[in-house]
Amino acid sequence: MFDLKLLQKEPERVAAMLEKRRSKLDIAEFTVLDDKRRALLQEVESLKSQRNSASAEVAKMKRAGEDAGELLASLGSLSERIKELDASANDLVQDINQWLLSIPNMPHESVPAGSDENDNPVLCTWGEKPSFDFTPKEHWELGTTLGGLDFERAAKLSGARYAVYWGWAARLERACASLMLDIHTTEHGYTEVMPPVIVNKDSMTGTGQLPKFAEDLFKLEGLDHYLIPTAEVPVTNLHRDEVQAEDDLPRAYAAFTPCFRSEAGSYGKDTKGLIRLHQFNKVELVRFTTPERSYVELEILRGHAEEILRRLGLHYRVVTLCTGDLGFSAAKTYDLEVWLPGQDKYREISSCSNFEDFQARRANIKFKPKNAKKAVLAHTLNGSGLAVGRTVVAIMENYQQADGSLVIPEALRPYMGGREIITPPESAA
RNA sequence: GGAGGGAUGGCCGAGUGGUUGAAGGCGGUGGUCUUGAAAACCACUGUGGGGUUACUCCACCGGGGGUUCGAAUCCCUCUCCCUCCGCCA
Repeated sequence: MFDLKLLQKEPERVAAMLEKRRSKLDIAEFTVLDDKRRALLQEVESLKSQRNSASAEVAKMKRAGEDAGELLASLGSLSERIKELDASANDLVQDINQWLLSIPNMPHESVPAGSDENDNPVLCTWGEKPSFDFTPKEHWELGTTLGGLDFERAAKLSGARYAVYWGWAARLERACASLMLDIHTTEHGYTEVMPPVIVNKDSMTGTGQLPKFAEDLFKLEGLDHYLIPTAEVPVTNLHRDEVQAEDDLPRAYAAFTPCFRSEAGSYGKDTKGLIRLHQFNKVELVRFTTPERSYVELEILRGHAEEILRRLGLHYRVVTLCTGDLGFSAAKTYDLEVWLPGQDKYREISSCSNFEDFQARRANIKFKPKNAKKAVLAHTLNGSGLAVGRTVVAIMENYQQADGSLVIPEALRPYMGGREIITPPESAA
């Protein structure tokens, strides 16, 4: 949720930001609504004040055994009037709330200006592109040939944009998730959490998916429940409507869950393979922190995600999302892009964001600073650590051999029963 | 699925329709006492919003509606939790 105070105090700054984000919201319209709301509020509150003191008078007279009939008679119409004004004030507040819910977060000052993903500057790279003395295959071809990926049967079961994993591929997905969770929980200090993957509307609103992005979600028929598009939703909402002690921050949670996305509007994009599915697995890292520390925490979080790629020996680069590419709720985002030789391009495998107090304001996530009287909004961050399906893609494309076999990265071998190589033909079906 | 019982501040827990924003306790903060600490005692201690912003007003007792001059308290409805029965991975 956008900060109402900031909007009232610095509408020009907000308007400039919206411009940069190519949003069509009209700040002038908001100002009119807000002024109206305040005028109405003052009127109705002064009427209520009158009513309250008159009611107190009635109570006093009754206790004294006096007849309050005359006073009572005069109060009926006052209450009627209050009821009417209250109703219209409520409508206005609703309107203004809808307004605030549809304003994207303010980018951090360090976020580069730009209009789309082509303007995202590369911050750094790690490793090198592997060299091949043959033309590397794309993962769907390799995976299908090796008997691990089955898109035809997935289409039969569910339709386009689903995958069936067989045998070694299923285990590889599981191995990746285990490696990630083990590193994050034992080395990076995260607490593992396994949340529901079906959540209610309040949770979706808390992290910013609703009300604006309903079409991206799978909604359960006849219910106000949704399949999560990322574990960010249930995990961030764990502390919704809670006040935490400062000593309990930062909190760090790691969750491995399936994620569900309708992918509305992505027709024709990445139609092959595991890159863009309606259902995929992800290890998500979520951190709750204080405003002072949140940008330090963002770097820490990014480091945790990067560490997985390093352990797997996968070449990647880090880009900073520019203002035009930044997500709705984020103040700053780094994308980790892994090198995919089969596709000859870098692909996003993790997105690490600081939301500052944007989600915290929506979800009412607070903490009480030491020696402070009042609780204040916490800052929330999250990042993929990593997208598991895409990690499998990266391993397949980077570790393929000329003979069509696949070498298992060393870090994963303990999770693969010691297996070092996958060779064709090996079909479970 | 059937039958009952609940939901009150950071937590626990009182609350006959009329100075109840809400007793009491715990926790927290400050203070007295102490060489220090503990104990004891004293004081303070919810959130959001409006204004003429060292003050004052309004709202909030799970959510939403209603009755009333006045609702934590009465009525309706929804959600969630608990107990018992049935079913079940």
